[in-house]
This record gives sequence, C-alpha cells and structure tokens, in this order.
Amino acid sequence: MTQPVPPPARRVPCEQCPFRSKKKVFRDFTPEELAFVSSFKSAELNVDPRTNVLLQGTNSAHLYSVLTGWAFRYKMLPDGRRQILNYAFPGDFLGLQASVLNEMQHSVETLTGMVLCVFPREKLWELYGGHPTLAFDLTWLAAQEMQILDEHLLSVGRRTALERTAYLLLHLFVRAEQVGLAKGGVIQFPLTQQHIADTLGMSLVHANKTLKRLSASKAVRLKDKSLQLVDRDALARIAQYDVPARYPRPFI
Amino acid sequence: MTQPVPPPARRVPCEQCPFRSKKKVFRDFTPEELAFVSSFKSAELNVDPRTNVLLQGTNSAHLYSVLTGWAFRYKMLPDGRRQILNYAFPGDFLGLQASVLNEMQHSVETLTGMVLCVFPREKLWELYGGHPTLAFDLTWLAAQEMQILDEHLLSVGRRTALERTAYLLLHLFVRAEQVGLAKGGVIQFPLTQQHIADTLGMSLVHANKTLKRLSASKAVRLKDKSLQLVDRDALARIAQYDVPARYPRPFI
DNA sequence: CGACTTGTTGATGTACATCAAGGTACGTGG
DNA sequence: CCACGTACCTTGATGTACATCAACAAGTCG
Repeated sequence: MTQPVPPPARRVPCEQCPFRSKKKVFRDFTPEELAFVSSFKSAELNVDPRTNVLLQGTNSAHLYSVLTGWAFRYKMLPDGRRQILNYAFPGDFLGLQASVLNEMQHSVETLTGMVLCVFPREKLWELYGGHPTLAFDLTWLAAQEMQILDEHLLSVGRRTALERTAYLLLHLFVRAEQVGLAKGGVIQFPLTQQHIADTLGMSLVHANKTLKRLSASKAVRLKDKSLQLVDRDALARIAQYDVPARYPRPFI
Repeated sequence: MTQPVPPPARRVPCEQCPFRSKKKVFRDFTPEELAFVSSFKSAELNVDPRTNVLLQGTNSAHLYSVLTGWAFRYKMLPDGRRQILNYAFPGDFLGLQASVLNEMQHSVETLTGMVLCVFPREKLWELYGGHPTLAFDLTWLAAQEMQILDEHLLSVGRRTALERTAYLLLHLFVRAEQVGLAKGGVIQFPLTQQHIADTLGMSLVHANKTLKRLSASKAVRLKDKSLQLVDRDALARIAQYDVPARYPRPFI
C-alpha cells in the first residue's frame, strides 16, 4: 500500500526534541513543563541565511526560540550606522521585548540557516499563570542577556581595540561551545569582518588590522569561516575577561 | 559598602506608599497584589550618597526596589577602567541578576541619598508561584532595562561624542521626568563630568569639551547640579534619538 | 587656612576612521 | 578552459577625533 507523502511539517514534539536531550547544558524539564511547552509551540520556522527575522519598529505577533543556527540583534541610526547588540544561539529566545513592551526596538538577522520554534504571544499569559518555573526561566534568559550586554558595553566603552576583539572571539567561542557546537577546539564562524567591526564599534579596516594583530599572538586562528581556540587563557588575558560559568540553563 | 542594618524602621505599608499613588506612570495594583508586595518587603534601607549598594563578585541575599534617589550600575576592568552601564531611578529594581543567576557581575553606587525597599530573595519563588502578574512585571522591568542597554550600546559604539552626550542628557531627563522629578523643565542632576565620561566611554577632558560644545547649541543648560531642557526636539535631533513612550509601568 | 574636588583650557601624541587600491577566492555563463 | 562578476579580505597614505598631560581657577569642607 502506498503511503501518502507526509506533509512538509516535520514538527517534532518538544518531548522528543533532539536538542534538549543531547545537551547537558539545559536543565531537565518535568513532563508537565514539556507538555505545556509542546502545546505552547505553534509552528516551526525555517529561515535562510542573511534574512531578517524581526524588524525594528514593528510589533511581532510571535515569540521565537532558536533550535539551530546563528543570528544577531542589531540597531541602526537613521543614516545607516549599524551596531550589533548581541548574537543568538540555539536555546536563546527572540522577540520577548516586543511581547512585553509592545514594540521591537531592534532587528534580528540570521547569519546561517536557522530553525525557530514559534510561540504565539497571547499564550504567554498562560505560561506566567500556570507555569511559574517556566516564567522564571524567561527571567533567567533575560537576566543572562543583560549580563552579556553589560560586558559588551564595558568592551565597547573601555577596552582597547585588541582587547575588544579578543573578548568577542572568546565570548562567541564559549557560547557556541556551551550549546555543543565546538569540535576539538574549533567552531564554525559565520561572521564577516564587517560584523565584527559593527559589534565592536570600529571601522571595517581597523577590525581587519586588529584581527591580524591578534592572530600574531597565536591564541586564536580564524580562517575559512572557522575559529580555532588555541590558547584560551592567553586570549582571556589579552581580553581582560573572566568567562562566567552558567549551568544549568533553561531551554524553552 | 552599606550593611542592611534597618534604621528605626519607619516602614510604610505598600498600600499607603506615597510614591505609588502620586505618580501616574505606575500601573494600578490590585489589593491582592499590594498585600503580597507588602508582605514581600522585609525592610527599608537608607543609603548615603556615593556608597556602594551592591558589589561585583558578591551574591546579595536581597532584592531592592528604589523608592527615592539616583544610583548607577557599573563594571570595572582589573586596571581600574570604569564603565557605567545604566542609572537607577525610583521604581527601578536592583539585584535581580544576583537572585536569578547567583552572582552579581556589576556594582551599584548611589549618587544621592537613597531609600530602598528590601525583599528577601527566597520569597521570589512565592512571587512567581502565586502572583503571575507581578512575575510579568519583573520581566517587564528586565525587558525595559535591556532596551536601555541596547540604545546605550548603540550610543557608545556608533554615535559621535556630541551625539552621545546629547543622547545621555535627554535620556536621563526623560527618565527623571517619567517618575515626576522634573519641575518646569528642570531636574536635579547629581552626575559629575567624570560620570558622564565613564558612561559614554570617553575621557574626562573630552567629556568636558563636548559638553561645552553642546551648551553652545542652546538646547540644554547644565549648571549647579541641575539640568534644564530648553529645546527637547533640538536635543533629540542632535542625538539622533527617538524617545520611546513607556506607560504604564509597574512599580513593585 | 590648606587640602580636596570639580570644572576648564591649551599643547601634544596616538588610536582610530576614511579613502583608495589591489588581492584572493568563489561563483556564473560562454 | 576563459572572461567576468562579486564577496571578502588586505594594505598604505592621510586626516581627525580622541586621550593624555599639564596647569590653573573656583568652590567646599575639615
């Protein structure tokens, strides 16, 4: 007997989420939590590289959590100057600001292809009303994002170009590593030097020269869209940065 | 560092909080919400100007909300470089990061004398478990703080010194105004030029020169610890900054 | 009163942006 | 295979925004 072709929707229920189980970073959810999250999730969204997921000034009807892929949050000034605010990795949440404050003040663009879980914002109240542990997890994610922004602000405001660059590479490596994206001290690295410049508040040319200078230190190697961490301590020393521990984390 | 030694407690129950009622900015709380907040509050803390409320690296046992006064959050590099991250006004929450993530990654120092409401962190679970609207308010406050940090990062990374300075003065004026601290277009302004420099990521001397340049525009007057907003639109134009509306806000 | 904090200004050096050019690696269609 | 386009990286020359250093004035505050 011929089976009908299964619809394109490969929606995996959260209970069988391959992501959650494989990574030790994420805290264990109870069956009730999982059941709710699964019912909360309304769709799965595939996004191409280099496309906008959320736009500054709009009010998205949805919340997203990242299943796979990299993206970045950014703001722009009227004349086109761009500041990258932070990067989104698997397990991160997108669009919370819009849901809570009713307007996005930033945009989000993918770096790689990305799979997102979609949650309708109306149901956010159900989450708060019936699932306080998950509500707390949202606060946890917000607090972590704030800590990253704080460190980032310290970088752009007070670190030198070399320190900033070292800090960013270390930060991104650690975050990728935390969600299991590192293999033998190497991660895929989808940023261009323009992204690095726009993150660190400098020009493209200066970012290039600073990266060269940093390579000379032999602490990191950056080529062919991959980043190899050769000497983590040396990099941390250059960056004047202590990586904070952060286990276990929630994954909604 | 000030110890949480409660003075001969003049503890006003939250139901009669003079602050809440007078300001239209704050959303109305139900009697149940008020009763819980009142029971949540364990003490009132008076802090002198220029003293640390929270310290980077420690893990405070308390959460605070600001009743009166100004403070600022900051981080320091090992060699003493300081970056001011944000300012705290009446209605703002302090110490949430420590409660959620178990370690403060920044310090908080008062600019003026300050009165804080003290909440024990253990009871935070009760808040999440039994008072989802208040839990949502905490998320609201976190989301707002993030928006401010985003804008701040854009400033330090991409705005010119003059734009940055205009942005900061406008931002601080609006925040003070929102909680009723403006009288006839004037607010008390307890920052020194060193604070401005450390907020905007520049040197003291350059902050001074940029402030002079900004005064020449006649949009704003800054003297004797007071800030007068002469032409809000002109200032916003210089800053390339649209002030986001933000009513009503919670006040826990 | 000195000692200290805060604001102010000029001189000088440096870190960074901007401009301009070219190089490498990857595509595409012929 | 080539010719061509394009994305990204690289380098040198020049200009400018900023930091640093130094000196001084005007207020507080013991």
